[in-house]
Amino acid sequence: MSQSVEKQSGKTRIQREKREQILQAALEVFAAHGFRGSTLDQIADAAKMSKPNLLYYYSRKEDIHQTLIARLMDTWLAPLKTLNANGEPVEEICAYINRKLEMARDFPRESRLFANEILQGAPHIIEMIEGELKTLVDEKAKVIEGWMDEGQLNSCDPRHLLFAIWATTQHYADFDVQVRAVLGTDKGDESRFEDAKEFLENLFCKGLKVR
Amino acid sequence: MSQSVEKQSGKTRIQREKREQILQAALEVFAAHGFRGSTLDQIADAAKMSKPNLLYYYSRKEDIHQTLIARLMDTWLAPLKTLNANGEPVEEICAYINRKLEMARDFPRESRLFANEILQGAPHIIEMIEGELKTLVDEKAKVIEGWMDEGQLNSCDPRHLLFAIWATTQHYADFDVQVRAVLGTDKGDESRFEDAKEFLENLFCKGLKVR
DNA sequence: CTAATATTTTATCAATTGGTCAAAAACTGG
DNA sequence: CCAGTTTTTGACCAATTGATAAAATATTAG
Repeated sequence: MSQSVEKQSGKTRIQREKREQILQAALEVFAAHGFRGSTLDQIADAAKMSKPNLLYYYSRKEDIHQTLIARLMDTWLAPLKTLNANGEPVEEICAYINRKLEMARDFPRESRLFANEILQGAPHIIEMIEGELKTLVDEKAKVIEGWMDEGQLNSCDPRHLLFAIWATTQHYADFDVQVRAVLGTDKGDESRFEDAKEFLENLFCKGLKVR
Repeated sequence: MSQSVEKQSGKTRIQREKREQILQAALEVFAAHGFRGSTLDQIADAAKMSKPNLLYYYSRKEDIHQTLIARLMDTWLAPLKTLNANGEPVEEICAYINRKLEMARDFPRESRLFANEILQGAPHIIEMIEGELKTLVDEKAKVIEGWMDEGQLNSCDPRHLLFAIWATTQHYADFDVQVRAVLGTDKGDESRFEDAKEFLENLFCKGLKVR
């Protein structure tokens, strides 16, 4: 009778471990096939346990997905949140781009999970998109507009600027197969992120910097 | 006994019409849920016919998908193909961006179908990506590099430039839900593509133009 | 109109799906 | 070791899935 915490993720060590095992497996599968395209058998397989055993930890397929999405959204919004209104504008934006690019490199499955969700109309996160995300973007857009009004940045639509940053950075995770194919196998495997970093800094900062 | 053409899409008027009906419905469904996430019932429903009736025209689910993908790839590569080595560099690239943006606006379902396919590892089009697409990109990358060598463009990695163009333009189709949510409902529904056009021309051409 | 053909429907199938249940097995503290 | 609990398993289920067969209907050519 060791029910100290009820709602939280796990009371025993083994529960925490197995739940994490399942989440990792599910992340892989959902990122590759979307929610509807993924099966519990696939996830159970990837998690190296039987389907009923898996369902002992998460009693519904949607619960696993929800857990993953919820966990993702925290880390997803973090980089934009740290954009500092008091910092040097071009530096702040460059740092943001780099952070996003690092996320595409280090968490490609999370990026694809998110992409899948949005592609399919964001059924599970639409309120968060229209709520928390929109609020955050509105706030940061104002910061960027402020910089532009002060003449510290060339002016442009800050929301479309954010779209462009999201699109270009996440592209390296979401369209990974295509990126690899186009770049070919000759180049070192990880050099593409260094090249992308250089290219994107150049693209965004040359256009934004006052000259 | 009117078997003039065997392999081609349809001999009778009604067959051509119904097949087209099915493809349109399937495009909608596949774009929204991916291949594995889509069901024949959904497609049959959207095409307003019974499932067996649908299977009379396309005897397998994969056949429908293959047909859509094949048809898509033609139109998908077309814009890059028309990039003219003898044109004015910045103009050529700007025109390419606009063409891609128009495709995102006018064929969002095709864009999402493609995005879904790549996200899921491009199982059905990997050879074409590694073959035709790579060849085309190699060729055009050389053209762009040529312009840079001649001093007509600021130099940068042409392949990453193409990635950035693809990512930013397709973003407006693939992440439509998010774009709409972030921009809010106040603005006119179609103005976002005009704003995007202005923003992207600015972003890419300011950075590329020699100054 | 009629006969051949093309289309649609009805009924059905086996496989896969998300999910349940109770029993077995493994682990826990005492 | 033992009783109580947690974890795992195997046997199932109803619903959905992609697909088939054959009968019924519509269309078309002569």
